[in-house]
Amino acid sequence: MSKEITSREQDYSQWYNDLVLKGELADYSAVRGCMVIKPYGFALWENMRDQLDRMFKETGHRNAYFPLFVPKSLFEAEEKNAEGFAKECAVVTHYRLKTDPEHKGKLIVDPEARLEEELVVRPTSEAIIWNTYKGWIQSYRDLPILINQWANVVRWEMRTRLFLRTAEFLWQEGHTAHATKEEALEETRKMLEVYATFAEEYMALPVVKGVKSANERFAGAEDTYCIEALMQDGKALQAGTSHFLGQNFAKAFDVKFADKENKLEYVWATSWGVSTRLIGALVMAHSDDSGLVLPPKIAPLQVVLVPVYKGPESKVVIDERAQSIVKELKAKGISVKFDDDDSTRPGWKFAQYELQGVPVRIALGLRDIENNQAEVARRDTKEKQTVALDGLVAHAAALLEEIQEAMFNKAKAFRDDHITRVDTWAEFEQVLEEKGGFISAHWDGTPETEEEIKAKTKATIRCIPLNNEQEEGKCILTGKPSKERVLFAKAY
RNA sequence: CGGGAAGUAGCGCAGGCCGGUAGCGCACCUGGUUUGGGACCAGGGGGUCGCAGGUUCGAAUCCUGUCUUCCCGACCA
Repeated sequence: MSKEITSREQDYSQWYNDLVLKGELADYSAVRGCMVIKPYGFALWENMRDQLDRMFKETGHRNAYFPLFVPKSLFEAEEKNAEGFAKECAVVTHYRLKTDPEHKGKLIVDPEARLEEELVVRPTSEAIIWNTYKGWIQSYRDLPILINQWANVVRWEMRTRLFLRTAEFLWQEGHTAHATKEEALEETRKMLEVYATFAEEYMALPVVKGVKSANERFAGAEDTYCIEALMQDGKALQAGTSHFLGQNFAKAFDVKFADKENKLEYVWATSWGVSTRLIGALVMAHSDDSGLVLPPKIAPLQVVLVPVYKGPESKVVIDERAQSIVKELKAKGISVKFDDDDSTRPGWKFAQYELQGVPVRIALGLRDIENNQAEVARRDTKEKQTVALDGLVAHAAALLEEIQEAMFNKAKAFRDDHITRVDTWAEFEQVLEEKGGFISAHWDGTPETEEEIKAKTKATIRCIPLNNEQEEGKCILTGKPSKERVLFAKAY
């Protein structure tokens, strides 16, 4: 069959591509670096999005929408931010096409329709949003502003990979404005917590919360907080970021407010985001050589019910029993599909739903009904067991919870096992080469040393963990004094 | 953007060097038999050979350009 999946051992990159394509999450498109998210993949994103959206609303945020285009003059206002993104911006220069006088039926850009000011397709929306906030903020009574938007952004990447790095991607970006530094810092950390909770409780993805080094900081931020996850190949993946922007954007866009003493102050800002990249993280953290393994809380389909027919008269009996099981499962809020398609046989369906990572599969045949039972298989461990029909729905519900927890525990055990404390350079190189994962090591705190380590090994500082243990030590590379360990890794 | 590879039916590939009516497996359609881990028999449909030029009586095949994808690097979330 053409649904064979390359094993992780054979070719990890190809394994990942196979899962995304054959698991029907996404497809390539006619546009360089851009992908089509297919219905199954989009359903996964919708589940993630809906949960995050609830969490944003619970923490007081509201959704809004800002334009896709940013006038170049606005884009360049915050210098560091503009510089940071300049190399990967798509730019609109014209507003009209016309028929090509030389080639009938072809279109050309109308040279007379050049825009007076070029429009940058947003790689992120700070510029257009802070230009807008300027008009919304006069006094401390207007603060805080807590806004999120669900949008697409474009970053013209040299090399793209499905979900992990595409030229266009979907994300959410929160942009908040505050009267005090403390409040903005609190917001930055609060949203990091939201991300960490979401990753761990819903995606079953253990993360390290931390702060970025200067080299890895968001362009235009004072501090970038992040959650870092570990993939099965030992590479780290930044799963979400929350930025404390200080007054940088307020100064760039001249956004001031009158405080209670009627003194004019610049506004304090944060921004935070996660993207469809999380889907890539999900795939690489949990899946196996048979296909996707999805956590029940965000799986598009939690349970699939596969009938095993034997002759046409059995269909009536099995379907009736199956429909009542489906009804009961739905009543419990469990998403379920009864796959009574008679053009494929059970074995084919089993393989297909394994490939697509459906957490629980129930097989129901005449033999089962006679014995008042069903076969229940869990995707994460592939274990099968026979369960009495009377307790089937309760069993399935409990099993979903158990799978969610088991997936997290498994990923966490792997992650914890791949944080290696290292005190010599030789060991550093060896662990990086042979074991991978995070390396906890001392660093002298300078960007130069980080650069040099990156040039030598490709490893970067993923983060300085929050609540990091303070410990005297010597920099792994330079031997200079250090007060704490940081986490190094090769990263996506 | 540099180095390598690829693009022929929905998927996986052969054909290409040496130009002459486009093939195989799976999938698909019809009918039948089936159904507890990717079923079987019979019949059938489907392709401007990525796209655009050029050479030629004739191009999937030769030449030029271009687009898309993969792998490795540089850059980056």
